[in-house]
Amino acid sequence: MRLSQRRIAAVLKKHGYRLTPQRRAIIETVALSRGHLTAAAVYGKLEQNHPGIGLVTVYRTLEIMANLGLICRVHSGGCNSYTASASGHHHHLVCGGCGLVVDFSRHNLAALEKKLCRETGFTIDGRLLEFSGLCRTCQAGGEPA
Amino acid sequence: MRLSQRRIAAVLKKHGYRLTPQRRAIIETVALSRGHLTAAAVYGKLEQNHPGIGLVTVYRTLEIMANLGLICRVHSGGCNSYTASASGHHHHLVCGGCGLVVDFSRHNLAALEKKLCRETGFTIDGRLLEFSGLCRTCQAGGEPA
DNA sequence: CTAACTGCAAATAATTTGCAGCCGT
DNA sequence: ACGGCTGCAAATTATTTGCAGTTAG
Repeated sequence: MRLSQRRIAAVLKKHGYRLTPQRRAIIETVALSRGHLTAAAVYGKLEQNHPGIGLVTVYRTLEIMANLGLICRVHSGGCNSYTASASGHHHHLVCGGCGLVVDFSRHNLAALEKKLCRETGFTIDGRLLEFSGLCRTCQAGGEPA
Repeated sequence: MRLSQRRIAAVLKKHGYRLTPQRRAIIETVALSRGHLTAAAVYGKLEQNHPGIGLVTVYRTLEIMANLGLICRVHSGGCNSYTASASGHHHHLVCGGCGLVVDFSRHNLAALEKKLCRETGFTIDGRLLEFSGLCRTCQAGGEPA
């Protein structure tokens, strides 16, 4: 099992959140899934064993769990903000202050990628690497653009 | 200049797309921006110098340019699919076939990160690394889940 | 010329918010 | 008990599609 429901429940309680049947069900669904799920997907799965739970509750619970670091957002597909780039560049440093994007595609990840393929048996055809933080200007207290 | 408008125009033409005034304006906006922009943001900027261009046209043009590799999608913030994870894990291998997510957070990127900080002056507080491809099962022709 | 492109309006999809009642602790 | 939680409905936001008129090549 990837991440025990028990542990998730414990962390929620520790942070003062209540353990409701709805949350238990959502936790169960997410914890038992090996893939990634949208809120709608979780909602869909719940209808089988735990009908009656609102989609809104799913949104709210996932949000909480993500904030607590119990689950992670997955970004493959469907994110829609753009930056100018020379072709083939896919690695960015994004400034959370002004939105400045610095490309560092020249640093390659071939070695890591190869290792992963060997270890997992995946074939890799897409990579997405972004670090976020603050550029020099914003560190100095500059107004976000 | 990051990516010349001239080159973007050339690539579009090469692929059989027409160069309309609207597209020129959108290209100009994106090429001259140092940060990342949503379709709405591009639309907003256009209103200053090129009013009358529809938001829909912006969406369509950005889509085309992204497909041609002239611009890249940026994912920081606002992407909403989740996967179960132990806390602190942020690196995934995502299967495009079945959605299987494999964590590889134990491979650290500290060296790359440090190098980037030194070279760019950024402070880094968030990292997002995902490779996508096909897991073993899906390579073998298994039905996507 | 004519197929591609554009803008509008409307349709969809995704997410958030207001609120009255419920329920875990 | 009471403050957080839930579900509904509605509001908002984001994105896509249908279509008739326009235009680049």
